[in-house]
Amino acid sequence: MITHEKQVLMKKIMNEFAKTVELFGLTPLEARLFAYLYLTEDIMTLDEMSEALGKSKTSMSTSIRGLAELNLVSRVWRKGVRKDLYRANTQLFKLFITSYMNKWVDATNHRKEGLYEIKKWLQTQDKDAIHSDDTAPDLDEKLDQIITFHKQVATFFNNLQK
Amino acid sequence: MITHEKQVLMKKIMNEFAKTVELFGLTPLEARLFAYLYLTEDIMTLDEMSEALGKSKTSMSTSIRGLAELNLVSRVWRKGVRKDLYRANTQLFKLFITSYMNKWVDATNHRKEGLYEIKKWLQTQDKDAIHSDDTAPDLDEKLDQIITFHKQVATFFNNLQK
DNA sequence: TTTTACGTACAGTTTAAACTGTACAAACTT
DNA sequence: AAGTTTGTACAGTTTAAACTGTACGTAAAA
Repeated sequence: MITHEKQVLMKKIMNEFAKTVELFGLTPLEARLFAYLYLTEDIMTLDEMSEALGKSKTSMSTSIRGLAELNLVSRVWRKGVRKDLYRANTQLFKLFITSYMNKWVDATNHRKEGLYEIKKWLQTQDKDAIHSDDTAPDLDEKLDQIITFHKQVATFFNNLQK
Repeated sequence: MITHEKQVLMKKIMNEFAKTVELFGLTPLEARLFAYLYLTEDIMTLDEMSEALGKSKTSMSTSIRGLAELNLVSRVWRKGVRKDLYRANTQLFKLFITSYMNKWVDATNHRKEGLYEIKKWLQTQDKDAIHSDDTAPDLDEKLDQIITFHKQVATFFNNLQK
């Protein structure tokens, strides 16, 4: 039997925890859902989550998939049960840091590619048109600086995972 | 004299760079503004920025203040000039990492305080009401786990700055 | 003192993110 | 095979973030 006091407490912790989880780039609902699953330690169906958080089932579906994508929850199999079951994974620190670092590395590497594209395109262009004026900064050089920055960021976050 | 080709190139780099800058928690406009200032190396007034980016002066005012807050741009003084002048700071990596880490440390410490409040409140409550049921998880314990998590995150980001 | 120029507060608008509801395909049940 | 149940696609709505425009306080200029 769950007392009223316990529910109040539960809600307090969930809301506070969820705010931190949001910092890792999760939507408000994803964050609250994870916090809820983590706190209750329950293995739940979409319908139960929907009921528990008072949000639509569609939202539960997309949220839980987002969480699973980040490896923050796991799907659980039980014979005879047709519905999808999920539970929160427990090693908070490792999970969040890892998924977050991956996001950063992916994003910055992606941008770096874009910048290399520009650099390549630049080499096909008429140099005179771009370098002819000596007051404005040399964009070629600036581009290199920015690419270097991206490398640093990617490397930085990459190293953190160890 | 700035050629058309150079402007095109400029815009390409700016847009790509700005996307990365956004990752550090800046608004789209803040990001583009910084990228622009960084690329041109200009010292500009609000009106000039507004003109250059084609956005309102109000936006420039709030954006530049945001950037200054994060120490990504600096105000420049020139005798006889009444308007505010700003330029981008140049050591990209250091600047961005530092401001970002600070944000994280602040945010997580703040949440940690909130969680301690809950813990304190918990101790004033009737223990029986909360612990009476032995099937559901012990929230007291869960709370401690989450607080530990927050400490780890704060410590983690704090250590990165060195 | 009056006038002009500048930055920003604040209310309002636009744009993007988050969330919902219906409706449907796939899989299970009978 | 027909009837249920389940998860999700997709279009639509709501909510929040981003940005604009007017209007005003402050400070320099006349």
